Amino acid sequence: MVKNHKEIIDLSTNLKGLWDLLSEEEREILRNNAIIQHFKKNEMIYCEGDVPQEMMCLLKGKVKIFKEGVGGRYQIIRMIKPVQYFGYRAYFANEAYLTGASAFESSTVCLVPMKIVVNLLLRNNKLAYFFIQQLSIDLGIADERTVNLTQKHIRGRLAESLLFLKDSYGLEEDGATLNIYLAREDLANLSNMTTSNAIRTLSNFVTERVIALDGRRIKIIDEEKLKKISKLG
Amino acid sequence: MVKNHKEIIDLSTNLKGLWDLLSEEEREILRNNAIIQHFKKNEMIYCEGDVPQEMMCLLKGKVKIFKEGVGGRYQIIRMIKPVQYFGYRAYFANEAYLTGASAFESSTVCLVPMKIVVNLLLRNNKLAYFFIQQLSIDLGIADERTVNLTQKHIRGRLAESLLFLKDSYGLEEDGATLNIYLAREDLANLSNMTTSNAIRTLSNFVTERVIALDGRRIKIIDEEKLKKISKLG
DNA sequence: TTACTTTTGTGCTATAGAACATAATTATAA
DNA sequence: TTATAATTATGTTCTATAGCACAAAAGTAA
Repeated sequence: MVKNHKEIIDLSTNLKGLWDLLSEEEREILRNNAIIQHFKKNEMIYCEGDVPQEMMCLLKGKVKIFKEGVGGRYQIIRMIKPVQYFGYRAYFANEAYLTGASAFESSTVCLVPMKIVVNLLLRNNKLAYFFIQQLSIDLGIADERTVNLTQKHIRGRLAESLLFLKDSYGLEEDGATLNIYLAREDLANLSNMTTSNAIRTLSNFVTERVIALDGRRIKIIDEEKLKKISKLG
Repeated sequence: MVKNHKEIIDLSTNLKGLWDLLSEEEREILRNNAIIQHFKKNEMIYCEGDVPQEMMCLLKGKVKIFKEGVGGRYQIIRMIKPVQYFGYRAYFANEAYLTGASAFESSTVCLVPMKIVVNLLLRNNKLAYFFIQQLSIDLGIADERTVNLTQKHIRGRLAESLLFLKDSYGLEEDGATLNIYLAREDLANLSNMTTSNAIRTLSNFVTERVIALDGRRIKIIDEEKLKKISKLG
């Protein structure tokens, strides 16, 4: 993990959600201990097996959290958008990172030492509850995901990924194009399938007029149909 | 959910882990609000879609947490052993239950209203941190599980389930027989496969002298080999 | 006991999806 | 520019595993 150049950023406007829960004194602690780091596209933020030291908050860009599985296959576990916190689970569980994180595109991250975070939340119950809620939400998503990835067929899994990407990163001004451009391989890793099947299924969707493709731009044409495909597996 | 008869139980010896974190006053609150309930074998404790009201702590017995997937197939998400807490995630996340829970065998459960729990943890930071840790551990397990269930082959998945059951419920006096008897169907739901494949693979393991079977009793003969099968998928 | 249901075991078939090969296209670098 | 690498696309083969059928065994009830 390379330390990029530091930078002064107004944390109050950036650490959304969390900032409101803090006293002025606690905010000062954060200000003194948080650092900002930039990551280039595809740069690793942390690696599977690393000892967790900092909580991270994505301020700008897109980050993917992934895991290496059997035979060098990768599985994208979750995608992070601004402003979302990540990288804290392993520390709380007293474990090394079970996942890796890398910048999907050029990204800005705010890092706070976990020791500071734990000190704060042991004194501030609202902050503690904030983490309880985040973890609870993520655990629910993980449970859903397990069933979806294991029981749905390829079409259902891909449809679901597309809807997930829409919900996470939104659409462009045209109100149809996904606001994230990813390689077919990433789409495959997100949907638990091989790259060729992602490509094939994607072009089936084009034939069925559910989506339209222009390179890595994916335009959702018939969202209802996509939802139907996702539901019925 | 049927209310079984109440009962007086010494919570201090039973609510392990959590009890030590509380003040005498807080303990009194728990004593006044916790109730004990018995569940018969296969009885539902809560259902997918229910609105969560209580945190549960399994005092005796075994509980399975599961999810209905595509086409009526069930997936066992996790297994609970004494003394473990469950049923609180959905409330924290402000959601209806995403999973159902049922007694795997005759079980005793301690129930505490979630409102009480939240009140307590908003005043007691150690209690809050207890939940943060539990959720963090469970989220890690869920992430691991996703990759295992999606990427490993049947043999690897079944081997892993057997090892998981051994770690969770331990062995009998002979030091080899799993201390839980489950139907082939449950083993299948736990390992994400059909019942026939669970049966088949199980008897392959017998042929390979990795395990021995006697009805629902599973004796682990060669744990190292089982670990190897689990690792290599 | 008998009748009936559930669980377990086994063989056969069908198929979703992986694995592989190869070409076309698009980036990236020199 | 040309050369090289990465990504996308598509066709073919192969196999793990689901799905089904049916029999045997075990458990449950009348």
